[in-house]
Amino acid sequence: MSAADLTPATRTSEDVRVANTALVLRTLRADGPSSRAVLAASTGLTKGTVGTIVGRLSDLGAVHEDAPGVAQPGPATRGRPSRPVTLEGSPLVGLGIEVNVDYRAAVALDLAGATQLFTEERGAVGGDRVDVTEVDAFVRRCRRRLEADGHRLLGLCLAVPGLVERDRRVVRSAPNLGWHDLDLAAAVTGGVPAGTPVRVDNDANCAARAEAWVGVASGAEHVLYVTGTVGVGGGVVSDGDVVHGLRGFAGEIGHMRLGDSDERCGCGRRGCWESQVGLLAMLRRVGMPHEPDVDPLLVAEQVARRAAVDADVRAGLALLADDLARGCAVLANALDPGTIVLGGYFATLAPWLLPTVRDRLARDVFAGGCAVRTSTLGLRAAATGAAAHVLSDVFDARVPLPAP
Amino acid sequence: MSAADLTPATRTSEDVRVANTALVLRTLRADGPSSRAVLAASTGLTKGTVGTIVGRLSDLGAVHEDAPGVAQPGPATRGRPSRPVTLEGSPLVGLGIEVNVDYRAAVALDLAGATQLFTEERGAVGGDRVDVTEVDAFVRRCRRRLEADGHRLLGLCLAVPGLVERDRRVVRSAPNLGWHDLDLAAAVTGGVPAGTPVRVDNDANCAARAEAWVGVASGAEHVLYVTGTVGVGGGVVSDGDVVHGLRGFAGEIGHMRLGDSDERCGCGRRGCWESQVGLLAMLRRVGMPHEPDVDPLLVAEQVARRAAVDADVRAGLALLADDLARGCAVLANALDPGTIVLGGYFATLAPWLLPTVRDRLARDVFAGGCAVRTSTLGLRAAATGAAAHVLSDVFDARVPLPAP
DNA sequence: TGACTTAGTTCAAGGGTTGCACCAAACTGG
DNA sequence: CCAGTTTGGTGCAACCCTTGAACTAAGTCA
Repeated sequence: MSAADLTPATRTSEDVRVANTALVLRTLRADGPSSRAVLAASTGLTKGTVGTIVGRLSDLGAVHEDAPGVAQPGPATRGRPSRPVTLEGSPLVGLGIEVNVDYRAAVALDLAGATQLFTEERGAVGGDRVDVTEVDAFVRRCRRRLEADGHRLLGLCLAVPGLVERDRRVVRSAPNLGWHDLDLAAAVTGGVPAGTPVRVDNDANCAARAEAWVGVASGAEHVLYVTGTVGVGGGVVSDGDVVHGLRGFAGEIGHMRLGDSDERCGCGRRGCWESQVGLLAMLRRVGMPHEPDVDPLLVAEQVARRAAVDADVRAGLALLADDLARGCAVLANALDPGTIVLGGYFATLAPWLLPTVRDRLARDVFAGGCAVRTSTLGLRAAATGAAAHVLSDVFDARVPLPAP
Repeated sequence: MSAADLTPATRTSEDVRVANTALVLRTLRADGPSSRAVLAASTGLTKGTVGTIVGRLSDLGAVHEDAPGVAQPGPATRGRPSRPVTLEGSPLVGLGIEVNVDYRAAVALDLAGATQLFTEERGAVGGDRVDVTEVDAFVRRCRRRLEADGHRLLGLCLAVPGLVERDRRVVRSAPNLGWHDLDLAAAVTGGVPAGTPVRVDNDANCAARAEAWVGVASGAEHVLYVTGTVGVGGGVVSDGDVVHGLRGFAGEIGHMRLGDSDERCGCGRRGCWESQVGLLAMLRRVGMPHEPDVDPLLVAEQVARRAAVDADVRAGLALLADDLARGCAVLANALDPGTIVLGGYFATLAPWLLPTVRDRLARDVFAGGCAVRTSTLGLRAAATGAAAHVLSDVFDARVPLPAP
């Protein structure tokens, strides 16, 4: 029923193969190396089916079998020894690319979750608006590097700071990039092998997915991601999928009006959460000046250094933490995420924020609290999440593996 | 990946049939009566497949064909005339049952969305804790009535005021009913034909689904439902599915701490939204006494009558509306639902609440506002949503149609 | 009446899984 | 050392579902 379906609505027997192959892949990821017999038992498929599926995966290089004759450690087992199959994803990778005003990053994740590529480029391309052909060229460079290393593309996902249509292809509005109603997916499709799925998603949503996939909340099905930069953004992962909302605005938590403050926000409204916990509000609280054009994370590191020696700075951060916790608690009550991941400058200042946030969440969350973690993905969060988007499409059988 | 999967993980060719049959059903529901040829074109299936699927649906009584020879109105068409197929769901119904302390209700919805049964019983059964065998007996009575009328059960869903495990079968905690760790699904399975799917869900979540299925937000994929009784509850529908959260607490919006109020709440915390917009807070604002044991909706009707003639009451409701809107705006920013449905006593007092709520949402929601509707389902909302749960399982191919 | 057009059915072919028979490769016990 | 046992893995006929093309059905138009 989702408008973002990648596969056509009709089902054929090939979809059965795709779904069962994905099931085997999920099982291998969750349980680690397993023999065909164990796979058959834990998936519910017959031995014969597992045999053919593993055979195809092996042809693709997605799995490999341990050499025969290798004695297993542990107690002696009866019967013919098993030959475990291991998820060896490196030949197949999902490529995630973050596009920002003066920053582009690419991450390739293989099926086993390992990073096979990380590259970044700084500097603006194009004037008022980011040049799409430069993005296309970046995609082509990444593809060439991957193919030179023997990798094969499962799919491509682009993370952009803006609003994406429900078809996950068209950027409706990305003011920072100067893009409006731009079919970004079509613009870069030429740079990848024909048939490769190409998707576009919001950068904060991608970062949320990254945390739930390979980050500090790895494996969690329900995650709330809250990131602080100049603005405050977020992403909601529910049942393993990102919540987009009707128009793709879900996660615009920076403009929730929470307290009784009347502080003016950059968006023109008053009392937005962002005007209390955004970068500018933080600097005001700790009594430090705002220098535009300096990376928010560098600014936060300066503040962290000051906090280590200045009690007034720490007091300012404690007040900030209280407002941060207030918003997190509200969202935790509405969504019961189980885990909240703090990213952006919140992660940099975590030592001075976490205690207060945890205390207040334990007190104010109806479900009985909520784990709070700090992101370690840093700048590569969005690109990593975009790559994870590709992988989740494969593991959840929304996209088939390529033919051998 | 969801823990609530109803179907086994392995896929077979039968799943293909189930999925394509569901696709045909969805198309018939969305587009109305259509010929096989039109169905083939709009679903993407071949004519042959549509023929066999429609044949099976016809055997089940789920669809019927118009009598041949009935001339179609409109311009003369060339070629063999089509024989449109109509969704005639009445033989197949989903049964939803709400269980509350001194109230039980049942609703049966057929595939076409028509209500084929509504019945309610008042009065407590059991002492401190609601007697499960009485619930089972109620299920059996409903089943007998349905079968006597020639209906067949597609599935059963029970809505309870409490927390439900992720398996959608076990009630973890329903304090009002006196239930803890009760396998409610198992307790009533004996009352329905063998093989009938049985599920349990939270009542507010069910009500939210009812609004998105047959209520004022019918057809919406993204809905936020907010209901006011003594407490304040809610439900989030995203991409057509209810968001449950990690522990099933999603939607416990009554205990969000929004403003800077320190009002004590019944839950022991301070500043909860419920303590500002719950029934007791409303009565306080309009200067009317709280009489326990009177149905909140009756109380609200009294208030409505007073509001019509008393400006002070209207002023109190205006203040309430402001706080109601504040919470709705926060949630709309986080989830971008597109539509908010107000239920419970909020619906009763809608004439005095809606203008303020709409104004404030238009101002405070980043996505550019949010439609606000008032529920018309009243007491039968939860049971209707439970029945809709069964139907959505069929239309989304999570549950197969029975064999003829 | 006959050509044309559109609706619907029939049927061989192909892809996928199942379940069972069968082969393979170890250990156990005498 | 060799048969017996146990467990891992493959091969194959049967079954289910969709596809696509050929074919039948039932109207309109000239």
